[in-house]
Amino acid sequence: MSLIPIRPGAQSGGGRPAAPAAETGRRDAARNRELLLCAAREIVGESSVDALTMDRLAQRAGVGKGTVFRRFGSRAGLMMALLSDAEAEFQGRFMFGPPPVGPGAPPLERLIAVGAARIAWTLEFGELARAADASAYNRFDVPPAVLWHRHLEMLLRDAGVTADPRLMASALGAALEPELLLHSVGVHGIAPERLAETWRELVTRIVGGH
Amino acid sequence: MSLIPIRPGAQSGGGRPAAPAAETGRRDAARNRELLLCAAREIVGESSVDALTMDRLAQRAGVGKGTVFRRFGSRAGLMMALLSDAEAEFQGRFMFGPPPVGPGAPPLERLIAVGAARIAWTLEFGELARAADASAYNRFDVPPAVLWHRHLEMLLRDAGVTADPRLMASALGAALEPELLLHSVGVHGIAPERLAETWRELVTRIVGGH
DNA sequence: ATGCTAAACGGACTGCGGTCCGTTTATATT
DNA sequence: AATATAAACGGACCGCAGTCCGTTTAGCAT
Repeated sequence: MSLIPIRPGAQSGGGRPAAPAAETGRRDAARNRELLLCAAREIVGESSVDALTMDRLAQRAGVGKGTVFRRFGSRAGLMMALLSDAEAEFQGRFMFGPPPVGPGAPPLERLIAVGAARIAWTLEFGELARAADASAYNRFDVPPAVLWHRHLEMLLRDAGVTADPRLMASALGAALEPELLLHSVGVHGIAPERLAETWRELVTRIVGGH
Repeated sequence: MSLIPIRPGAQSGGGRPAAPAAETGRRDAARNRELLLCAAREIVGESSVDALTMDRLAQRAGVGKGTVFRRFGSRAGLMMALLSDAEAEFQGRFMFGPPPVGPGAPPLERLIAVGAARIAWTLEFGELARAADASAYNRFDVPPAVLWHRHLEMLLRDAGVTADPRLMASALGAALEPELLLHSVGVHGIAPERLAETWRELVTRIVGGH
């Protein structure tokens, strides 16, 4: 179940139809949607995210290419759809899960914990996340990203950061972007623990704790 | 004059030739390089960065498409070449320019000032910078980016940040990435001064100043 | 001047994301 | 069951970045 409905085709820029998520509309549409997601997971599983081209996907699923774009709007939209479960699970953890990531722990502790969790999550699903981001201007305005930033903002407020917590959250959030994390680990071989440690240092200093 | 030689074709990934920057090699090559840069600036000036396609550029400059790619390696490489002057000027400012951006001021002041300068710079050349970034994994490993991060790292050290200043610099640098800044200003209408103010708050808290 | 060779050239070609539009079909209505 | 219609379908088509390879040429050696 999706806590925030992730509607892949909902990019503000382009396609009118705003692809319906599941249960609505015609039966064959829903069937094809599942067919496509399934085939997409197969391709990613067998090869890599890069190997997932829209043509190949259409062929594999036995549908026309137009159908793929009708369902998901764009390649990035498809990637978001593939991520949606993992994303929802992560959202659930920081919103309703057990402390220190979920509510119940002091704000600073939560910030530290949720950052570490985000790092781990990104390293697990990062390739998909990167492909989902790779799109356009609205990268930061997609529902899960908005929720995530709002959550950081709230934690900052709770921790007593009064100066423009919204922008502070953006700035801080930038330190956890998939691009950066994947690059640090993948190219420079930084250990994930060091990233988490740096994040701890960062937020600790920012909320003035210590 | 370029403080750090920016060699557009030097992406570690692909093209072997690593396009020679100016004065080396054959005369016609150099001439075509200038021809292309000139035509590129024309196109960008008349329309926009997005309107600068490699085909159009080749046609406009009256050379073959192969030549464009031989010179610049990729679209991103071309963008870097277009940025190179502005980039070098900015480098000069924070390395040798007058305080507080250049050397001479206390580290925290320099951090604050250089961040503000970077924000202004990005808002001026951001579209090019975005197009130059838009490439690959090595976005952070291109010479100007490396120099910039190293500089932040040095300032952090000078300011007494002892815990993993390298990663701290990456994290902080992420808050100044073109994507984020352009999005804040362009989509959400945040005033540049607020961005600079947030940066000030951020680094002040991090170096434990005040 | 002539010839040699490495380098530069140009444009046809590939694979990709994304669009368009004529055709088919699921479903509601009678 | 027959019909209507909005929706979904499929694949030809477009423009793009990037590659490949046969052809041309600049600059040097003789």
